[in-house]
Amino acid sequence: MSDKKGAFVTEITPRSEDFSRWYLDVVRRAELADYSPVKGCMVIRPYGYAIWELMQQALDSRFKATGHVNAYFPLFIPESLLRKEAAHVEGFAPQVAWVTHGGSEELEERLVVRPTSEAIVGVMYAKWIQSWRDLPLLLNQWANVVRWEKVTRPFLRTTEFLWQEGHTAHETEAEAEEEALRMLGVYKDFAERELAMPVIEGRKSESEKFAGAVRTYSIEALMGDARALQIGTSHHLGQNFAKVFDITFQARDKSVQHVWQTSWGMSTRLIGGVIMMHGDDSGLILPPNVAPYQVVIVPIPRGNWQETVLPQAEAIRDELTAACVRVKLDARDAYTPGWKFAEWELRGVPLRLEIGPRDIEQSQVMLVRRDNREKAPVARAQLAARVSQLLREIQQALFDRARQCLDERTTRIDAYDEFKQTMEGRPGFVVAPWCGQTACEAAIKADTQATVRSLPMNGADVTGQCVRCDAPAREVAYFAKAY
RNA sequence: CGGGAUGUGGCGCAGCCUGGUAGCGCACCUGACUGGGGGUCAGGGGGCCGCCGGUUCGAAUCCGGCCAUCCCGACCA
Repeated sequence: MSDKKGAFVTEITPRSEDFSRWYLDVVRRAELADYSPVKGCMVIRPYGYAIWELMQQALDSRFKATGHVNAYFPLFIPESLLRKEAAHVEGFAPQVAWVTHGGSEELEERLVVRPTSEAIVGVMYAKWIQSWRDLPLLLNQWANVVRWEKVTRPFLRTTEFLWQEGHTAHETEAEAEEEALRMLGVYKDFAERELAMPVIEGRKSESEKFAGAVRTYSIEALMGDARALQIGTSHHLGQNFAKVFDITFQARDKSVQHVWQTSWGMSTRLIGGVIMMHGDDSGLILPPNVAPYQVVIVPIPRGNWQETVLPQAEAIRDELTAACVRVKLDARDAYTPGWKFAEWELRGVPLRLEIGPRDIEQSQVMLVRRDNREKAPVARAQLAARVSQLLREIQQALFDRARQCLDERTTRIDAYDEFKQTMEGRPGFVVAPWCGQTACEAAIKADTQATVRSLPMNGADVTGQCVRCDAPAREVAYFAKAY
């Protein structure tokens, strides 16, 4: 690998050359995940799982702060329960895994491995809820689910994946609606602040709605290849599940009513989103807030460096750790500094700290940013403060860069010819007036592969006609080609 | 699930057409010299050639089936 490919040599397919291959190369070469012997199922490796744990912590604290508590429901759901809600079963039955035998004995009733937990939650909520005083019931669970997908990709779509699913029950429709929107807001805040991922929030069209929901809201992000990725959903379930699972309560006015419910989820797909949103030709770029290592220390070995440089590097590691920075000291003697630079860039560490004899002489270290590769000396005395500051700056810079990219790739179009022409390339989001009819959406998809990703809630007043048909426009829609 | 492609040490590939001792680069191990952008030299280890079956004296190579992965479509967090 000593041939000249420019200053930054890489063993992965350049992102600019083949986005899909680049993505798969990064996932494996950065040791985020690996294929398993089971079709469509990946192993999340320690480095990838550490990212997930950081995401979990950031989400979980937000759930707790909004009054939710965690619980755990069973993996198996009896077939009859899944079948209770008609739209729900229709949506999920084609992609569930069935358990037909226990040991060698055939089961009297087949079980499904949960594709989502509304059904089992519904049964339990019916037992637990009696009175308006039991409401609202605000639960979340961290779990795995299984959906028998036909086409899979690591993190973005796998047969089994990890997620959180919130399930809440409320006295009134208004409260359920408020909850669904509140959690959408939590997701948006999490994505933007922790993942440096600007998102479009809005309602889903009828055809993209969750099976069994009254309304589905989502946040959508634009990836590095200008395709949209749904990274979180929040559903207002109305009384659909309450009616089939008989979840009732006695209200303040003594009447017996069905509860109003919501559910909402984010999954390990987020990791795929972070990869595709921020990465570059050299590999992964992790936002500091979800980086397992925020700083990697590379000691520059010279002479008896283990006695001279290494103790300094260890002291810096301890100092930064004490300042609540996640630090990795790469003291391996078998690799050269240049090799380590490339390696940790590939793995997306936001900040690199170099320390060698020259630095020690001058009581300084070198800091190099992953996002823009700026390199600057920092006095030892200011180190901890400067590192914290730089990590914040990198987090913000990644968001700003992504925001700018999103803005540049969001186009307003009113004429269908122009719409079709634009969609032939990689336009990102195309914002257009839309009649709201499912048939029209299907026609647009057939013509352009683009679908309605999001219908902003408080969009401007719409006038004129649908971008495709003669019907009057009902709303402004965000169209995109999606993952 | 349809169309296409690919499976050979950890990774990337050659060998297959024309059957006869399994190769290359990188990575890995040991040692020495090195070290501020993927070091050099010397020595070394590792492969049921995706799986099952068939043809053959003999199969990585020919034939059939299956599985997995990738790309393009139809379905989805």
